[in-house]
Amino acid sequence: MKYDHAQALNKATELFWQKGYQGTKMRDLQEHLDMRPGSIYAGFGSKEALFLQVLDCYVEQSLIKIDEYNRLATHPLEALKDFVSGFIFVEGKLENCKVCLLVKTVSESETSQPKLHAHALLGLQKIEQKFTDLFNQAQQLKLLSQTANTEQLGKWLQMQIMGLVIYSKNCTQQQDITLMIEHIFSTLRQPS
Amino acid sequence: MKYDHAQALNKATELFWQKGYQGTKMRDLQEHLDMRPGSIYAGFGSKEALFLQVLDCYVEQSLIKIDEYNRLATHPLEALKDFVSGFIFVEGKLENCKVCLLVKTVSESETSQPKLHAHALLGLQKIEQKFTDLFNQAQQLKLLSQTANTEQLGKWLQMQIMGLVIYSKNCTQQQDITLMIEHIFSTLRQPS
DNA sequence: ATTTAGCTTGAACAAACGTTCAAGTCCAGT
DNA sequence: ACTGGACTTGAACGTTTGTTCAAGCTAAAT
Repeated sequence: MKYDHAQALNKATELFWQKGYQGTKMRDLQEHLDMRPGSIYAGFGSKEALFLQVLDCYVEQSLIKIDEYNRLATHPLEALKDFVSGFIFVEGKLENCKVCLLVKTVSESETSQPKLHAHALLGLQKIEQKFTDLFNQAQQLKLLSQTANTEQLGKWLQMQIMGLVIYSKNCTQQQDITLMIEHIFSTLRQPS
Repeated sequence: MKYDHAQALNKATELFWQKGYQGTKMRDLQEHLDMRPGSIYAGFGSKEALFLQVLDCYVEQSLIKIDEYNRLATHPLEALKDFVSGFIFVEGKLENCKVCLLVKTVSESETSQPKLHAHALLGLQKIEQKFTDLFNQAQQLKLLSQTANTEQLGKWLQMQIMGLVIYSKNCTQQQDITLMIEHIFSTLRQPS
């Protein structure tokens, strides 16, 4: 039975996102992808090579999602806020939140797999750049002070999202997170 | 050769902090602790049981460190700021920063080891409570608005630290992080 | 229909992993 | 000095893991 490469990659992304790199075993993948070992290796190379492709896939999906939010929103800041909220409240529920795959990878592969670590950092930088782009748009729309440093804002938002998704694992009150998101975005208009 | 239990636990903490739970193999521990398998199992029970003790050890060390900062600082907010800075800039260097062991554990054991996950969350809650305690002190010292919600501030600071340590892995400019820390603490005095 | 190249299957491999347990060592009590 | 209990050692165990490769399958070309 011939498999669909893109579909397999998406399914692998789901699984690695759920279990992390080390926690995902080849036998898990075989089951989740409904593929046998030789096929996985023929199609993707190795566990590590597959994971690098998964990271790329994840980043691309994230950038596409941000663009979608930007298309639907009234303005870029609202898009960013919707993106963050959608990331935390999956299907409206706090308990569905999953730690960002890139963050998970950075943390997990800090010392053990330099290649994965570096690749995840690159992914994070791309997403941060997308944030900065949207802040630039917002600035042109006079939604932000003309003197605000949009790069700094991009970094700040990235850092906040990182904190939010981890913190969400230790939080049962949706209200707490909602307040934090409100606070983050309400203070963005004031340059530091 | 008789080993020192507390010293072994501290060394195990170092190693698990560096490599994470799954990344740390028993053979790593044997080497790092200079102990043989049977001794480790006799003294600590199992890899998992040892790790739970390590989490406790890490939390205790963190609480003690916050108390030390509080003793040396002019006031509680300075103590918290020094704690954060000391956590990020280890020996004054950004590149020495390590992801908090509790955060690492929460991320890594999200789906695979519920017991470790829950234990790490408990540890995070204890540290957050310490933050809230210091915010209470600061409020009594009139350093914070009397109407500020110190619990919310404790949660906020915890979330920010989580974001900061992860973000630091993707940041080579010490100035970026310093600015963020300044911003976090300068906006604490204004109730949300 | 036959052939062939490309792909898929899955048993099996070597290495890695957490753990056990018999033998040896140490030390305190008599 | 001797004894016995507690502890340490480390070989070995059974299981898990990433990967390979021979056999089989499929589909397109002749």
